[in-house]
Amino acid sequence: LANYFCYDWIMPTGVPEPHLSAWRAVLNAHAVLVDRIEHELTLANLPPLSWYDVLWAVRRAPGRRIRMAQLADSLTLSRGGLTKLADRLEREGLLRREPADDDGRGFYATITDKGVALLRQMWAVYSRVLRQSFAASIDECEAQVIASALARTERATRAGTSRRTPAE
Amino acid sequence: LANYFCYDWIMPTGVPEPHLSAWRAVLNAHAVLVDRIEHELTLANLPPLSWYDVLWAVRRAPGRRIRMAQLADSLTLSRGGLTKLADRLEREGLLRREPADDDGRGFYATITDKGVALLRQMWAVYSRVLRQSFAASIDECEAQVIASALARTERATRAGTSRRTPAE
DNA sequence: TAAGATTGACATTTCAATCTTC
DNA sequence: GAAGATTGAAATGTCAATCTTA
Repeated sequence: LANYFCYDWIMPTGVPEPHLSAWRAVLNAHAVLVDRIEHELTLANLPPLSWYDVLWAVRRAPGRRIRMAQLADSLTLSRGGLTKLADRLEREGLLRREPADDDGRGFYATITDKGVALLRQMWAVYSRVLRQSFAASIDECEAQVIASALARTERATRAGTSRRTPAE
Repeated sequence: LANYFCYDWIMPTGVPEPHLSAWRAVLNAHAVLVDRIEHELTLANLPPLSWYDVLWAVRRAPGRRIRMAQLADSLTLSRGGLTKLADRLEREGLLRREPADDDGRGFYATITDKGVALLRQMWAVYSRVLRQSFAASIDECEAQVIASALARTERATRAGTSRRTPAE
């Protein structure tokens, strides 16, 4: 259960206290919930979240297919890591890789019926945790604030990934 | 960049839409920010966040020392995993392990001066990302809502880890 | 017997090198 | 030469087994 605690009281850095508390809460809630979901999946004899992430990303892609490189970018995973994860999923008959018709170098990942069925089973467990732990402890107004504020942070962080602060 | 997307529109599960959006935002913001922090640490020739987490947990503990088991529990790490991580930190002179005076089985992890110095260097980089990406895109009111709501979720999830829903 | 900590076997991920196609 | 994908080596984490002490 992660504690990436910050410590402004040791070395002040100009990050306001409410933001430090908020970041700490994001880290802790994320760690606790992900642990809990993984735990419940294990109890139900289902694969880990990483499999869910891949299957879901393929399922929701237009045409239910997506290029390997794009898939890796949409997950927290390196190219090589995705190749091996896809190997395992393909071995289980959950995923297929098909050569791209328009680009001889590339491959499309597609999901099988068995993959879709597994996705439903996993989502049944996953969503139960969200209902009992997340939705049960947060009201709708708070949920809307969290959604809009953190989505803004995500965009700001992505946008700033390549640039540097001018005066530095 | 993680996308643990949910998909209520495929299989409704009673999780309200605002909460699904909020959870999605938590996952994405967490993934993007952690990636960004790790990236900046690498650019600065500093160790990964996992080292920061350990050093910080020891630094903030009363007496600047903490038992190995308690330390592992406070992080997202197994016992064995912590032992090996501590081996690396000790090898670099950042951490020490001392036999517990009150319990012959246990060990206290303590942080060295070199460890404290590294912690400051890492926090300088870490906090810069928080300032530029997190604090810059969220106002104080939102930060307070995020902090209180997600802390409530954390407590609810921890409390519910061992119990089951009665009617199930 | 149970708890704290470590170890070894194993699974997973990253990184750099490679191969193929654009 | 650059991009998409795979591969092997090395790093890191988990799990079960072990050892020591309570």
